[in-house]
Order: sequence, then C-alpha cells, then structure tokens
Amino acid sequence: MASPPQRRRAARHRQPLADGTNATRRGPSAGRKKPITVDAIVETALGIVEREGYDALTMRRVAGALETGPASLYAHVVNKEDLDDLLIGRLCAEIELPEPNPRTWREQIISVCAQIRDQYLRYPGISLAALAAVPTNLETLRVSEGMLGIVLAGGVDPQTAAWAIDALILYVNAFCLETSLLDRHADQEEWAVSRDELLRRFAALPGTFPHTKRHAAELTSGTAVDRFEFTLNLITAGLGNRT
Amino acid sequence: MASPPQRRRAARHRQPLADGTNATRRGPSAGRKKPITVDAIVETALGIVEREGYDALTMRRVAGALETGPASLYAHVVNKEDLDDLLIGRLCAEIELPEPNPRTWREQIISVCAQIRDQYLRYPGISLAALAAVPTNLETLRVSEGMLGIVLAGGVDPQTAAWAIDALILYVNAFCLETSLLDRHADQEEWAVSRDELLRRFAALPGTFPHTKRHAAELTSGTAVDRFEFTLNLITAGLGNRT
DNA sequence: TTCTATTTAGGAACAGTGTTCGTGTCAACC
DNA sequence: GGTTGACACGAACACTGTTCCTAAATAGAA
Repeated sequence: MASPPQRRRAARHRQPLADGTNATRRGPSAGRKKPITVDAIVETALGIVEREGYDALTMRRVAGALETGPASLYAHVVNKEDLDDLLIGRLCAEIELPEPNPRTWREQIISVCAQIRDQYLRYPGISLAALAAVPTNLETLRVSEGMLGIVLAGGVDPQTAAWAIDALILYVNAFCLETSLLDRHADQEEWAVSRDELLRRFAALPGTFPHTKRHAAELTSGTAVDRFEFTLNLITAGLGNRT
Repeated sequence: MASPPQRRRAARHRQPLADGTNATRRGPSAGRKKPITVDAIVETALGIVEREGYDALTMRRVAGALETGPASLYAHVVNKEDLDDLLIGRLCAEIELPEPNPRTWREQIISVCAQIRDQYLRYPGISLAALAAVPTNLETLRVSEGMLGIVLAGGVDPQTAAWAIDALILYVNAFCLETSLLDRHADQEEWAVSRDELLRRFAALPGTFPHTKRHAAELTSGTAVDRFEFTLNLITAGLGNRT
C-alpha cells in the first residue's frame, strides 16, 4: 500500500529537499533501454507540448512515447494535474532572475515577464496549467520571490508590490493562454482571422458599433508582443506613485 | 446535406439579423413537451454550469437534462465550442452599458468590469470559454464597443484606449478563471489552502525566500475582489497621462 | 545462498468524453 | 396524396483519465 508519488508530491510542496535520486533502482526496469523516471516523463511531456500543443498532452500519449502503457506513469506521478504542476515547475525553473537593481527595476520585471511569456509560448497552451497550478509550487514561488525582490528594490510599498506581482503573473498567464488559443484557431480553420479579414468584418458592422467601426485600425493594430509590452508598461507605470 | 447550424453560426458572426424564429416547426417534435431549440439548449447549459461548474458541462449532460440523446443537440449547435460561444454571448448580452460620462469614465469601466466579473463568477469556470471565444462574437463585441465608448469619452487617445480595453477584458477573464479554479480546488481537496495554512507554509520556507517570508502577511491579505479592484484601479490610473 | 519484501512495469478494464452515421418520424408544400 | 426536407435520436467510434491486479526483478535479511 505504499504511495510514493503522493508523498513525493507533498514533499515537493513542503521543502526543497534535494531530490533523493537513489543511485540504485529496483523492479523490472533492467529490460528497458531507459528507466521511467519523473524527469523522463516531464521531458517527454514537454516535447509533446512543444510539438503538438497542450491538448495533445495525454497520459497515453506520454506513455506511448516512452514505449509503455498509461498505467506505468501512475507509479511516478499522482495525476495529470500533478504532471501539469511538474511541467510548469520545470518551466519556471529555467527563468533567470536578475539581481534587483533599484535604478532599472521596471525594465527588470518586464524582462522577467517576457522570459515567462517566451517560455510559455514555446509550449502552446501550457499556460492553462500555469493558471491552475497550486500557489505553493516551489518553482513558481521562486519566480514570485524574485519579482517581489525587484519591485521592493524599486521602493514600492510591500502591500502594493504583493498585489501588483499577483496581477502581473495573472496577466502574463492569460496573455499566453489567449495567444495560444488564437494561434490554434488560426492554424487550420477555414475562418482564419487575418488582420484584413478583421478589418472587413468591423467595417461591415451595423451602426450600433460606431466606435468599433471608426477605430478599427487601432483595434487591430500591433502584434501580440506589442500589446503585451503596452500592458506591462501600463501596470508598472502606476506602481511608483499610488493614488 | 443541409447544414443549418453551421450556416446559423456563420450568420451569428456576420450580422445581427433578427433571429428568424419560424413560427411553424417541423419534424417529430410534436411528441415532445418542449421542442429542442438553441435557446433551450443554452438555457439548460447555463443552469448546469451555474449549479455544477463548467467542467460538468457535457453534451450528454445537456442532452440528458433535455431528456434526449447527445446526437439531438448537433442539429442546433455545431460544436461544443459553438455552444461555449453561445453561452458567453448570452452572458455578455446581460451586461448593462452606461451612457458614457466624461467625468466618471473610470468608475464606469470599473463597474462594467465588475458586472462581467460577477456574471462569470456566477457560472464557475465559464471564463475559460470566454478566453477561447472568437473575437468576432457579436455580444462580446457589443461589450467592447460600450467600453471603448466610455474610455474614449474620458479623453484617452484611440490607440491607447483600444489596447487598454483589450488588457482589461483579458485580465477580467483571467481573474475569473483563476478564482473559479481555486474555488474548485478548495472545495473538496484535503489540502485546502486557507489563509492560515498559506501563512504557515510561507513561514516554513527556506532562507532563499526572504521577501516571501517577511511579507507573507501582505502576500496573503485581501479578498479576491480586493485584488480585482486594486488591479483595475492600477490599469485605469495609468490611462490619463501616458509616458 | 536462499528467501522474502518492496518497488516498478504494464495489460485489461471502467466510466466518461465529443462527434458522426444512419434511420425513423413527423409536418408542410405542390 | 405523394414527396420533400427538417428534425430527433439509438448506436457506435475513437478518444480521455484512472484503477485493479498481476508479473517481474532487485535489495536486504536469514
């Protein structure tokens, strides 16, 4: 009745104990080319998401890539939810956090957010898992901690800093999710929404949409990244002098 | 080979033609107590989401509530995706848009966003459908149009207004999604994350998390709505004088 | 060395999911 | 009155996450 994955998961959310990778392994894994480990599962899963998107990430798919059955994964991973957690942990671990600099703190958080954005967009749709991730995941906490340090170094009062970071992370996740969903739509759908097509539709709207019709150009202008940086500037700009 | 739902869906995204509710109906629907219509499906679906949450929303579930099989729905609805689209359209249709007032424009958009928030939170998890909704949905466009009018009345330049509204809507959706997901987690999970529990965990973090440990109180303070209004104030505050 | 305990691997199955096919049934038009 | 076409729907397909239970193989104990 031993349940190692559950315990391992609980431990993951408690303390950053050095992962006790037992040098010696047991079980019928000698016949395998590569043993099934949590890292192998995570790596394989990330590869699938990178290549085919998050909703192609299936326990069966991962198991198949590892040349085994789906049941074999549940010895190392509690859930699909647990796997999701591991994935975004793995991604957050790659984020580089600069030493807080009081003079350039705004550029610094924007750069960290851009790192997260690029990391998430490289794995389309995974931001959904990021939104659902439990807030006590150690790797996401590491990123929060780093961002908090940067904003505090900028002289922002702690309460404002705490909530602002919450808002920033939430926005980054949402941005990536929306972008991924839109890309997936635009990929192989008959009604791909190019900018021209959008402009045409806005122009064809009835008179009850005066502003949308008049400012269709502004509404459809800019790349996704342009909007991303616009919003981040907007949020961070208001942090210095609160009203 | 007639495909009415596809055509209807396409029409929905083109022009707000008055819904041609043919007074006379055909087919073996006389034996039914209530005929299966798009409205009936949407209404039933909303009821399910309100009571049991978005991931209880299943084609089979809706069909069952309508006392029929799942195949019957596909005569009126193209997809589950189409149903999702209809649902958020229905919700957006309920949003009341005030007449733009240049003096109180900030309070006005915040109030509209709060309306959307309450509407989405009443149907837990449906914000996921809102994020995935195609941007040419007429009802969501109506809301965007209303918000655009308010911000423009506030004297914000059109380009800034357009992108800011995009950011606002994105944030509201993400906020609702995260809140719903957290609620679902906290509902019947053994590791429910109460505020005390969170404080304890932050206190137990290793020394590599100095800021998180020191400001655990600020990080865990406030209700979800507090954070919502904080962020909306933050975003709208930066709209007047752009740098 | 032999034996047992523990851990890992995995086949088969269960209860769900979205979606499609084909068939049957009824109402409205010519 | 017969034909047409919209509607309803049972059955099935290809999936999904997850659990049960069995088989294998090693680690430590006797």
